Amino acid sequence: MRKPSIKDIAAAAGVSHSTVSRALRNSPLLKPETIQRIQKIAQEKGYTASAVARSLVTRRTHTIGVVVTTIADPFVAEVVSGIEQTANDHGYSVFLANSNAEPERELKVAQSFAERRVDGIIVTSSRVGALYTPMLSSLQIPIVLVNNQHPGQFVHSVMIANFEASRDATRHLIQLGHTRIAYLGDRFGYQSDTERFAGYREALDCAGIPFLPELVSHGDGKPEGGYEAMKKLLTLPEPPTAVFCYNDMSALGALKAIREAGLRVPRDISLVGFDDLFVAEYCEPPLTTVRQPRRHMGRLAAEILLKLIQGAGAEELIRVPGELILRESTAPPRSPESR
Amino acid sequence: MRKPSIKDIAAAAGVSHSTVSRALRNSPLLKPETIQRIQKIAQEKGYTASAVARSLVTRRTHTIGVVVTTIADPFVAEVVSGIEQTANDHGYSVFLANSNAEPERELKVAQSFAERRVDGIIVTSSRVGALYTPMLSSLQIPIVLVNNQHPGQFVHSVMIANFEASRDATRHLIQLGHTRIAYLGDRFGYQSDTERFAGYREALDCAGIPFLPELVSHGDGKPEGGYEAMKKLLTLPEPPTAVFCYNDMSALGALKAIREAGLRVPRDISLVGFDDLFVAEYCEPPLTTVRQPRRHMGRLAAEILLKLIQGAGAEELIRVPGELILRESTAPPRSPESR
DNA sequence: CTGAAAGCGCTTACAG
DNA sequence: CTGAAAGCGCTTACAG
Repeated sequence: MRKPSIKDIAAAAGVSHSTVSRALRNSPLLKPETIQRIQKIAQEKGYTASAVARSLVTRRTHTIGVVVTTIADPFVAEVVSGIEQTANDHGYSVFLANSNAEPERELKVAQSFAERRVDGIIVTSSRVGALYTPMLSSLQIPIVLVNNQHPGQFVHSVMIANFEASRDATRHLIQLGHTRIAYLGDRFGYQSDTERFAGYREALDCAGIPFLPELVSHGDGKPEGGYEAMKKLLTLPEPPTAVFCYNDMSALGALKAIREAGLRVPRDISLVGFDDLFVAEYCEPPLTTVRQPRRHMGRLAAEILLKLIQGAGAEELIRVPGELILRESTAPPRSPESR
Repeated sequence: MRKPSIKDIAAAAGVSHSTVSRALRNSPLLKPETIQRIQKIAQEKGYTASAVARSLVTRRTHTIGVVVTTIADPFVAEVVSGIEQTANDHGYSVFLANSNAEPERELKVAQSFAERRVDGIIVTSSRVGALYTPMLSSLQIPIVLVNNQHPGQFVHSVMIANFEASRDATRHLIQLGHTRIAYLGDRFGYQSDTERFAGYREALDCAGIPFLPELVSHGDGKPEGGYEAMKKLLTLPEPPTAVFCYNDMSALGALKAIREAGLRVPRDISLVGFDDLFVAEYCEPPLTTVRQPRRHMGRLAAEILLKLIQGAGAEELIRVPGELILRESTAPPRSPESR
């Protein structure tokens, strides 16, 4: 049996389909009894209004598109969970699409969102490729970015306060007594790397600790790159006593390199990460790191987007503070004589 | 400026909108020149066909709904990534919805998928609540389950081969020389726990090792529960020399309990997990575990669903083999005299 | 090869 | 308070 349409309900109720439409939306134009009666019939027939037909006339799909590099990234998944939450709370459904950072896929995604007439788009943790940017903006619908890596022409975004968080994380190491503090960064020149590096420098400056270029090493944001970058730092005549890592993934690789060198964290080297991934709590030792309130950031992004969709103004850039989570990978440096 | 419709293109090209529709779909009825000409104009005007209008007439949305407990679960996220991949490859978009295991939210999700006229639904790693089940099936559209925890009336599902994988994992411990092997399970009575336990028993039976009920302890599938369950096993007069855990999360908790008891893995106790979460590779020691090909399972589920949508038949139950990943949490038991 | 017409399932001015 | 009509943007038999 076909799904009942508004006409079937109208026939069953002996009214016009306009009246059924009004009854289902609780129009104040109808008298309560009529509404009751029609709704009851609709329910009995298992009627569910078609959002597609409604969208066609209202020109609103109550749908948002979320593009991510890959939902398999736990960071991204939590942001999306926040987005979906508030979207759903407001009656919006979310289309999820993975770009896999492949240009042709990004194209397909933008195309499909355009065809589906999504009311707005959120892009999470993307580099937002050169090609991609104009394509998305040509869609002429509101777009909000979360932790975007290139300051493009997009207006609205939610970002972690990289500078402040990194400064605080580095300051934590300084307060423990470290002075030879390395920065293990990301080599791709992302905005977040630049900002985190700036926060690191700021903390050194404030403490009057000279910045030493040899204490900067670059990974790829993944364990493998962190591993290599750390190995390089370990070959220094005088290796650092503490390392502030661009992210937890890099820190994981650094941890491995330190372990393989026969050294221990935090006894020989203190380590701080960034992100507070699940694994940070369960590696050995548990990692001191900066927590990004991912779900919250997703919620904020969705709230901004919904405002924009409603035609209201919204904050252009929200900086969300990170939180330094102290665990067991940081400790005072060993005094020179105890080495 | 409003988005151009098929009529705007028709006017610009001096043809009827029917012809435009045909041109855009490369109908063999039109002569190639016409198609070319119209497509060029459409492109210039930045025309994008409306999927919502099309869906209304074709009665197909080329959309699938994916319900998950929470996308923040890395396991789920990878399955979804596989689903999205193949859906997208076939021109389908995916609606993502989190149920958070809350009945009222499950209801809303089912309702919204019904309104949006999704062509099919995939439910991942859900308990599929009592209420939920009839609701979903009343939708009268194809549904595929991935690792569902209750054998319901749903016909199509993709599941990991729990029995075989657990048997092999336990056999690995036996081959290392263990005989006092514990099973650290999940107390909620999920199908996967039952099956994994059965695999464990099978391995013991095959090896002629008597099953000892005191070597079974139940957690909650999370680190906290694994921690408590392991502590109980450690109070035994003669604790196990190896533990097969229901999943990696439980193993993480067990690891902590063992460490706190002043014992070491694998020297004092060998540990095997299940799932091969990312963290399994980076905890200390790296965890021997059963890998579930999550992305692959997502892809399979999507393929089955697409077949069903096309009206074709499909396998009712696919069992996907797990893969034992040997890392550093398992070793032969210490000989009694060396204790 | 192309157009006019009908229709998908709704919403919403416009009448009455 | 309710209905008839128009229309959202497409697809697709039916004619010609």
